[in-house]
Amino acid sequence: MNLLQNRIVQIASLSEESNKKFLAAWQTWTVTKDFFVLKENEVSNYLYFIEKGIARIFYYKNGKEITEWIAMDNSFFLSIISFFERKPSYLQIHTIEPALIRGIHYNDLMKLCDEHHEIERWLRKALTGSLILSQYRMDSIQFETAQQRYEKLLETNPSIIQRVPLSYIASFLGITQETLSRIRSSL
Amino acid sequence: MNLLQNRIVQIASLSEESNKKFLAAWQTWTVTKDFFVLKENEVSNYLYFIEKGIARIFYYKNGKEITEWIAMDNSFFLSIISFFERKPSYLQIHTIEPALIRGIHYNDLMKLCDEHHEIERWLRKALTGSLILSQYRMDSIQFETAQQRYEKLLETNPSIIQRVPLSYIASFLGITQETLSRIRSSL
DNA sequence: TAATTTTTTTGATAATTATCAAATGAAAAT
DNA sequence: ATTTTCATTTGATAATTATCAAAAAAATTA
Repeated sequence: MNLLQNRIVQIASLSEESNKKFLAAWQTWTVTKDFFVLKENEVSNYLYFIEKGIARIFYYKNGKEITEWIAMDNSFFLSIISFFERKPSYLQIHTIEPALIRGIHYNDLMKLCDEHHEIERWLRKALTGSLILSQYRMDSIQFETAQQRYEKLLETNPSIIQRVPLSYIASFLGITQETLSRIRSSL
Repeated sequence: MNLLQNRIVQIASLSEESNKKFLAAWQTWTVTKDFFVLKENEVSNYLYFIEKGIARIFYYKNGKEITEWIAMDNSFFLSIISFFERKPSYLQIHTIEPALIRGIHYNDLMKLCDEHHEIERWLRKALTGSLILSQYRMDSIQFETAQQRYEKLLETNPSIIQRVPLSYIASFLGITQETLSRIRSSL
């Protein structure tokens, strides 16, 4: 059972040849907790996939740490702007659990996209999915109360509460940890 | 001078053949003010480009009208979810000025993507750009005050104030029109 | 286990924005 | 030009969440 393979074909099926070449381009890292997958001001060279563990994508805004995304459970993650625009990342990525991470280098992905129309299509579909997610998230941030956002998170991802510190979850939801603590105690 | 052509090659250059075929697939509508480009519950069949005039993308949330986007000045717009997932749109699109709109049908775009790797790549790059924009907008909604968001809008798009009613701008910024009115009078 | 550090909770207050209601101003229609 | 309609502003109040400070609880280390 190859978890990455499964998720890849969920986005778009590939011919045997493309699939083989695509998979072969991914490397694997087994890392400890608190490992920095991406440091500030580095150009992000990889599109990542997390097979096991949790990675947190965060940045500093007015001296405060903002958690932009929490990646777990066989999902892709990346620093979109740095990866695609090839510029230093204001985002950082670090693990908050020991993790098994896979990654494909920008150059390899671009080469595969050039050589295999199917892989280009795969990436196009993956980006379409991200964009749709991003729309829903924007709507949620703009029009739902903190409590609604928290309850939704609990529904879609109950294990996150056990595995991720409150302060990160609060920041990801766009509220302070004090507010999240109060929401919790009121439920 | 072809405005659509210009914007297309800004996203990614195309060979002469692809370019010709791509351009030929776009149709043109000349519409009055208050024309519904897309009505609720229709499946959105077109990726649009506005050459002249203004279109507003909006939806209803708890009985209230929310302006999600204001398209003007040679930009692309679409109902992302409906167009790509082929399902009825909760978004509506209508013009708030007489407009010259161009559009390419979903089937034609997909066919061109299949037949021309270059056009697939073009779409992938266009989506990458949208996703980056979407990230910046999310950050802005989550961490800037209403006043900061308004001032930024004034900077990047000063003419919007003259051409778009306050209530739409307010909704687009994620605030009520009363709040925007007060921000305005305080500047 | 006790001491230390980190995380979470609680309390008081302030800032921002929403909501509801009404008044004013501007544009369109008769 | 007057009426009607629509858009914007102003006022008073309420809701939500942030901020700052401190206490309590939990986890880690000695």
